[in-house]
Amino acid sequence: MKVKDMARAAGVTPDTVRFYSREKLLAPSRDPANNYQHFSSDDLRRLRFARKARQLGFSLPEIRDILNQADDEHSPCPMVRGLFEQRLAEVELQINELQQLHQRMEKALDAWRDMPDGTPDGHTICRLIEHWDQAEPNLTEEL
Amino acid sequence: MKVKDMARAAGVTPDTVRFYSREKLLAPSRDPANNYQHFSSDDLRRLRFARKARQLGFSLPEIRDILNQADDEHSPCPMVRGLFEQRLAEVELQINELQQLHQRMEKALDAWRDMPDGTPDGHTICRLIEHWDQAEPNLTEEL
DNA sequence: TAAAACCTGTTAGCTGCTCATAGGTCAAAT
DNA sequence: ATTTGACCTATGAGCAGCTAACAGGTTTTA
Repeated sequence: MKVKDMARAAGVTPDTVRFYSREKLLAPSRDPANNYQHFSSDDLRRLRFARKARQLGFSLPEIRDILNQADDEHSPCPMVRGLFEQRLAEVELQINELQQLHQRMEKALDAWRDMPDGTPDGHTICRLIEHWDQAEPNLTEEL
Repeated sequence: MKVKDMARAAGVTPDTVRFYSREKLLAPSRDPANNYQHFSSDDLRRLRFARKARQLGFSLPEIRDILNQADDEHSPCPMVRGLFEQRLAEVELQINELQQLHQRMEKALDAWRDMPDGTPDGHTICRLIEHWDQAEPNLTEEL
């Protein structure tokens, strides 16, 4: 298989395939005549695996580690279980943060509903946003 | 005010202040002698406004547009209301996607609970992830 | 035989900072 | 008066994961 066949078989763009080769997630053989990449069915499995892992939120370095471990004839599964649980916690955290943001946004919309628009007057740019009072997450309190 | 004063007054790092100047969100005057930036209280208001808008999820180009409109003595508020509603929809979409991912991950964990780890055998890298079957979001269906 | 479709490698762009470099300036302490 | 330290400047690289653009070589199709 050449690049474009791989791409179609895995549902990605050829650029992504080439990118993964550059990043050492794929290590295809090369045609000595023209330096074209030749991908085996094993390479395709690796690519499909990588894409599924990406959907689960694994990073490329993580995926590379998993793949390398599998190449060493070790089962990467225990590692995957660990990473997966980490990842699950991250997803939960992210959901919480977004839900808090969502709540704050709805509260702001409520508060804005009967605020007049007003013209910027040197003291205020847009009350809608200036009215938004929220501590900075990281830097503020330690100063 | 010089850079560090601004930074402290707005609860950001000096690098962020300089970055915002480079990005034309702030346009301080310059001391002709040494080219130092001098920030007015108006600049501080702009910076604080920008930070609040960032917390609400506005992008830097959006904030620049809002600020410029306010400088032209137009009320940016109607624009802000529009952008804000767009942004709210995006946040909701993102929450939904994450919740779906979360559900799928929990289901996968369940399914994996009684799967043996196994060693990669040339056909399978890690059944845990290969077992994960999920259509690609964007490209797959059109091919 | 010529055009279309592929391949190669390298580079830059996206977002919003953050950090590092190399050098200039200003305050206070010696 | 000078040296230290804290500040300032501009510029470029780095992060993640692609995507796209470029210039050129090869293979396939008409």
